[in-house]
Amino acid sequence: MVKVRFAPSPTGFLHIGGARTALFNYVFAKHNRGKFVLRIEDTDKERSTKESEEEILDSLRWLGLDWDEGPRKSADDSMYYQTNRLDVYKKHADRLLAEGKAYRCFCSKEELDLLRREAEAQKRAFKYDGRCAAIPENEAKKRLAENTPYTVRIKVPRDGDTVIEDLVRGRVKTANSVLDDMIIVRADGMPVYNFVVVVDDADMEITHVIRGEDHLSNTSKQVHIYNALGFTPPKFAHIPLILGPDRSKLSKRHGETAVVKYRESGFLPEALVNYMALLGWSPDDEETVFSMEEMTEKFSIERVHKAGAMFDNQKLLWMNGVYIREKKSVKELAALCMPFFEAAGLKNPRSAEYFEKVVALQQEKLKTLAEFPGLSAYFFNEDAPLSEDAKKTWEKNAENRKQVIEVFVNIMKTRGASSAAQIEADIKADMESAGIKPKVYMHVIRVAVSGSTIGPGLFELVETLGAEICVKRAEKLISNG
RNA sequence: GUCCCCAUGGUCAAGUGGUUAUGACAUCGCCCUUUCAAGGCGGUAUCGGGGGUUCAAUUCCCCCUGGGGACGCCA
Repeated sequence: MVKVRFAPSPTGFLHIGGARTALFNYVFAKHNRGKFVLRIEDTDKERSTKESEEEILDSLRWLGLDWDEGPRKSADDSMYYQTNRLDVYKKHADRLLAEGKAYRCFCSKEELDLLRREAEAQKRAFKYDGRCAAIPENEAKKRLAENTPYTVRIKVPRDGDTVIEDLVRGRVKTANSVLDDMIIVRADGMPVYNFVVVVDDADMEITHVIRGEDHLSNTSKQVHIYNALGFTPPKFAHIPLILGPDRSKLSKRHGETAVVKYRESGFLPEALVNYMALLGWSPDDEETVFSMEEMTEKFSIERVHKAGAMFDNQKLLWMNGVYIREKKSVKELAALCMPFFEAAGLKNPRSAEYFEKVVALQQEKLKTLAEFPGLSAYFFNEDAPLSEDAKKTWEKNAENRKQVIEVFVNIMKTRGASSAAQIEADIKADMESAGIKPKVYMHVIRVAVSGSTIGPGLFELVETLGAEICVKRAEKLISNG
């Protein structure tokens, strides 16, 4: 059975790159009726936090990337945290040591830094020379007895090539001569990523490792760990990176890349998922708007693109608008808008139905949920002060505005604002007899009742606001000159 | 610097040994229209360069160039 995993380290937020990797893993697993495992790689004690773990889990849930195995999925989920498996890693490390496939390295950080700087000065690639492998056994024992700190390094063959058959990239060959004996256990006894990832993937029987291309050069190193441990490597698929506007790997310096930030900015998870799907993958038809279920059906690694993809906010914005417009339930959309409405400090003095009516009126205009309060404030506030554009419109119609308002107010007072159709009929009739053109009165009324030049259809706008508030705003405006 | 990966419009992608090189976003124009959107129609715009292979290369091979990634007791 296909089994894949997403293995974030809880040292920060779930960012777009990680989310996209999780998405590809998820749909690959679902497509193959396999399992999607979540594993927390917390071997970096310094930077791992519980808060960031919670946030990662939240982000994944929000995106709809629920995991089959992992944290919160069973009574005992300790095996999905690497810090709970230290004894397992130690056992394997000791075994490698005993078998002579690894050795203790007594070089201090300082010494290594020095070597690294020397290499840099000579413009060569730093490569650990394996000097500690040559330490005689009794000498090593002596240092051990003296409690000299040491790391454990794995022996990597000096000759030959390491070949990876990558599902996305094909055959990737690396000369072993460029590899060095890497550290698998730190001086404090904590194993390092390259080691634990191999042990865990093997233990969990992961069949396919789908991860970012930034791991490609690590992979040949990991292959040697698999070999030393006697494990069969899984299949690898290195997916292209997501790039910032400068075409370098998307990171914090490109601005907000955390999934939660997109949520807070009013994006819908289905829009974000759909957009991310298109970054490095395409369906075999020309569809661009599709659900996760459709993606699951169609997904295959063969159709993963090789080149990195720049993250295009404009397209995401467009896609988000598509999903907002597709919402069939106004109630649902209203509930989604509400947090943004409240965050903007607005209050709804009327009924829930009124709120929903406004949402329905704005639905087609929204690119993000966060735009809702800005576009809709005049529906909820007592006053509707004129925007700059509205002032211009008001001034431009200085000649006719007084008359327009009189006619309009008269209609409101005598016949009310019961329905958009009725309002339209009344206004058209009366304005025509007053000899005022639609282009004139439409704009003047809109500005007077909403303070804005943009908004829903005028008659729906008036109907929704109601006669009372329209009259109040119009009279106040005209009395102010 | 060394190693690895990559290269189709501004962006994301499709594509084939012979095509008017396709779609989406963006952009421009027109239409619709009471505003803004949405929608409709149309336009501009792409195979990085050089060598091969071939009757024929955007497609296959090599080189160059360009971009990216990795070179941690981070993951």
